[in-house]
Amino acid sequence: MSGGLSKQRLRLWVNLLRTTRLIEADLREEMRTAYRTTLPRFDVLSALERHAGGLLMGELSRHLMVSNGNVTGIVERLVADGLVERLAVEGDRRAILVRLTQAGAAAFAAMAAEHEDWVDRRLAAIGHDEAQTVIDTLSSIREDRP
Amino acid sequence: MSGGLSKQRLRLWVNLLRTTRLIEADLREEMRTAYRTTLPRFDVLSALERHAGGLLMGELSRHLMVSNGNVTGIVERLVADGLVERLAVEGDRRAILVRLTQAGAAAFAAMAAEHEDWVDRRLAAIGHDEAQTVIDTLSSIREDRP
DNA sequence: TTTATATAATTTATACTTGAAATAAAATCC
DNA sequence: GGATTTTATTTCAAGTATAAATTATATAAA
Repeated sequence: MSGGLSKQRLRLWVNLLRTTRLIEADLREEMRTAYRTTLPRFDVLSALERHAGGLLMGELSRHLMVSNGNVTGIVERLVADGLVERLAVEGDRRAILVRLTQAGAAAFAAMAAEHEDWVDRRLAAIGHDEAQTVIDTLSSIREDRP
Repeated sequence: MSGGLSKQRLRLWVNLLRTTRLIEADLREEMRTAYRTTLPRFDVLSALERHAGGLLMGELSRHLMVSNGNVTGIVERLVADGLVERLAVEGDRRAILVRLTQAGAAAFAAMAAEHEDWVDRRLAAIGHDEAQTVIDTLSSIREDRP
């Protein structure tokens, strides 16, 4: 029980949570009104865009840090909308490879640029070095894990 | 389009999101295994604990930054478990005051101390001043809002 | 080979979450 | 006073999320 330090860390956690939620709410609203889509769907497209060869369901789930079953549902809806396709994996009939379709890649490209703009505006108060300081601290939190 | 700065801010946002999700997942797991409860329920109890006189549903919803209908459901389950009670408000028959029961206050007290401990351990890599720096940056993000 | 164990994904049950619409009560206007 | 508008909350439908159970396949060991 390290007195004030423990309370200070709690304050940091509350700030982290409140700020993230606030920005998330803003981005969700932008996504909804501008593109009639949601943040989880954008996140899936974004992960697939960074992996042109596609990702297994499990890899996708780990990348996004959400549960396995969750990804099943989101991908299902993206497939129904023609933005994503499922492919059999040569040599492992359990696995399923998920990949952007052309339509999905195009839809994502349109959204991604504006998404970066929204974030840029939302974090307009922060300069490069200040951002880096926070990034470093957050990284050290993530890495400090048994 | 401010070149590298925009990309840096995007990096900051991604770091914020990943770190928050990671810590949230840890806390959820602790809550689940140690107290058979969830983070949203804990959050409601926590808000009510800070307001001994109780909160209106709408105030609760604003405090937690979640939608109105969401709070209805969570409070419903907390009431069913006897941790929270709903009271009529003198002079306004639309409003409903939500308050911790004795059982709710006791349950929360037991959880809160350990919750602080979990957070303390999870952020063990961070010192007081480093935490303060990040808190200040996050605050300036939240305050920079039209 | 048979058996056992591990892995990939889906299904199920339950809970959380939102945004919009509905309900009801209060406040304001004319 | 009665009509209109605002406010407080709930209800609803759809989507997101988890954990646990299940299915199907792959790999290792005996």
